[in-house]
Amino acid sequence: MGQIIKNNASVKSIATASGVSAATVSRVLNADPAVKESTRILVQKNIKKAGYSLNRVAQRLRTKKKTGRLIGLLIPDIQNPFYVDVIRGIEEIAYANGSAMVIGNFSQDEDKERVYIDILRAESVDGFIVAPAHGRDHYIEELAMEGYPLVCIDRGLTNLNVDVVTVDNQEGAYKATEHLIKLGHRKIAHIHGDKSIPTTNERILGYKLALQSYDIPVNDKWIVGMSSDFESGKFYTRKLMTMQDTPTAIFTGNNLLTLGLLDISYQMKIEIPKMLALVGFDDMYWATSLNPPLTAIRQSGTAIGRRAVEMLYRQIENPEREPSRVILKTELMVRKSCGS
Amino acid sequence: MGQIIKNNASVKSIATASGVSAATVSRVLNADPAVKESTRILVQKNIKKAGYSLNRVAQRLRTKKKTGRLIGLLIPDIQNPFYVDVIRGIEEIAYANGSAMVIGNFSQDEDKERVYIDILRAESVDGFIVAPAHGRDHYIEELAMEGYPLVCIDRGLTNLNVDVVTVDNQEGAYKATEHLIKLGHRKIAHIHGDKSIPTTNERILGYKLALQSYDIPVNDKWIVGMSSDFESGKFYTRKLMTMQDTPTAIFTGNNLLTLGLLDISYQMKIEIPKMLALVGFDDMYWATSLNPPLTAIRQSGTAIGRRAVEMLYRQIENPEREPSRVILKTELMVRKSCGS
DNA sequence: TTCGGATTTGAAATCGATTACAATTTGTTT
DNA sequence: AAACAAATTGTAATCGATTTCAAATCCGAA
Repeated sequence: MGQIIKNNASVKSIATASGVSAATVSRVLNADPAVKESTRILVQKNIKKAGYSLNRVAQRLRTKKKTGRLIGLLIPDIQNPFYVDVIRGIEEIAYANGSAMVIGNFSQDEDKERVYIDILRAESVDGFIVAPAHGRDHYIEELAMEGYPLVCIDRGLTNLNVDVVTVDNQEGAYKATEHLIKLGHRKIAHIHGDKSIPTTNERILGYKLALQSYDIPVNDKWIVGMSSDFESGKFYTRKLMTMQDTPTAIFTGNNLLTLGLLDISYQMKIEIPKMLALVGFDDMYWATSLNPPLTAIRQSGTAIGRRAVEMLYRQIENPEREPSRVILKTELMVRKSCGS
Repeated sequence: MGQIIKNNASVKSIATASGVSAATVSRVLNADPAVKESTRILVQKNIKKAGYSLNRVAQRLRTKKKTGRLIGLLIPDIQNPFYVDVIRGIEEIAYANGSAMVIGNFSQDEDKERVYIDILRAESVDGFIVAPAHGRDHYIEELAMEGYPLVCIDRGLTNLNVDVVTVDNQEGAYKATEHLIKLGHRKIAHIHGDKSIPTTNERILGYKLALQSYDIPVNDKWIVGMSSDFESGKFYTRKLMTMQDTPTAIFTGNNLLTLGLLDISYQMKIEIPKMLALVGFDDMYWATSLNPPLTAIRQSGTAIGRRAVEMLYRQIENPEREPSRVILKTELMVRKSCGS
């Protein structure tokens, strides 16, 4: 107990056990075709026998070119179910390729984001998947300009052409709003998130466009919001529902805002959808567990995540490729919270 | 564009720039008191000037003793909000100490768990925080016996004395059941999770004990469950509520089961709490957004996570310490889903 | 049998830090 | 001023893999 029984197998030990040089063992490990069949088999046998497993740290130190075995993730808020889905999607593909991921959760705090970038860099991650704090994030721009493999998710960079995976936020917001309009609502409010986040503005735009398309005047009093969290959802719901002129429907800008709304609506005894119709941006796998089941704009976090890693791998393999922008579609999940 | 502008500062370059040896620079980096004040200042100036930042990969390769800078996490299910809270708690303390974390989400799949252990090992993480797939997880036992720093969360190991942070599951389940009993229920069912997970059995036991304390016969027909997920919650809720003799209250064994129940209860038009009282194990920060707000046994994932990292650090500092077992209390959050 | 090219293999440097040990400098004491 | 201890610093090996370049081996053709 307590003593260290280290597995001491190394390239060198395998080499001597096999009567070859370390170089040859390394070649076998990397499936170099220049190795003679018979020695390859011999070495592989010894690798198995010794229970050897490669030391990724040594490998990463030595190897210049990125291998994609360690992926750095920069996530604005791990408590947000959407990002959990993203992480899940990334993990799925990463695992299938033998990659591990280091996660930095920066809580939409730019300083923390920087610290994490420095840390992940110091860990020599092979590439980054980032949801930038905002569109002109200088630290992340630097990363990209250095040629560090990088894929942005959810949000892009304003000044730089990088690989991006997002969703058509504007269209999603449009569909949400349009759905409410078609149900007969004209007094539709929008609770939006942090305006420094690009998606927020795209969603606001989609909301406005929908109203305009149907000749409904945009009422600025009904466009409210500050930050993208639960508390903000509560605060602005209360604010909206205590106005003299209350809306009959609300489109919430993300899942946390939606949940905040739900909390307050219960407290205020506002029945949904009878007294207030609701469509939220972001779906959750348990959205049907809400009462009534939530009508929502679904953006598949897992799909975004999967796509992002794939792009990262491609970028690592071929650094010269032009950056591309993948825009996934959203889907309106009609359930009960809007009176369907 | 595309070219690699690497920041080439290294211990050696700082050394030559400062006119000292690499050893001295390393000493400054590690705050070795043996360095003369004046040279320390000089070196630090050059470090700043060159924008140098330490390469953790090289450091980890060279250094025998664990530094705690890279923590490996093995999580059974990242989609489960409870584990997200745990991760958040870990991250909070880890970040404050400049540590990064590598996450392996093994989906309660033992093979996947093994693969991740191998990967994290190959990455030479300084320690593990693990929620073992089950109590006699051989691979994790090995880790512990090798003296690898390790803290178990949520679940311990049956055969081995290791650092553990859990919650008093039995007591929690007891409180949940007792609450329902005190509200007048006698027909109380329990939907439990995967029985290979120790916590599941502790919670079943607590449930039974509560019934027995109040002289209510335990009805095995009302103790149902298979796995710990959403679908299982749906399946067994339907099963319970279509029996000839349906329960008037259900205690669900975890949050996913609770959400599954909620989904089906809406579908079956079972009003909560009027027709069915509900208390769930696991609270969520958005439990008040459910309609009605969920009465739940709260176990603080963040507290567990925080405590776990702290124990890991302690273990790394002092490997000889006897393992200890921390059992946190649960709290009954009385809200509306049980008729309060 | 010998030569030239293709196949295989090995020696040694390298990635960037740490550290044991030795060497040097400094300061104190007689 | 000599002698010795304490305070600083440097040299060189090391962690475990990869990679360049050269050396050794093999093969068929002349």
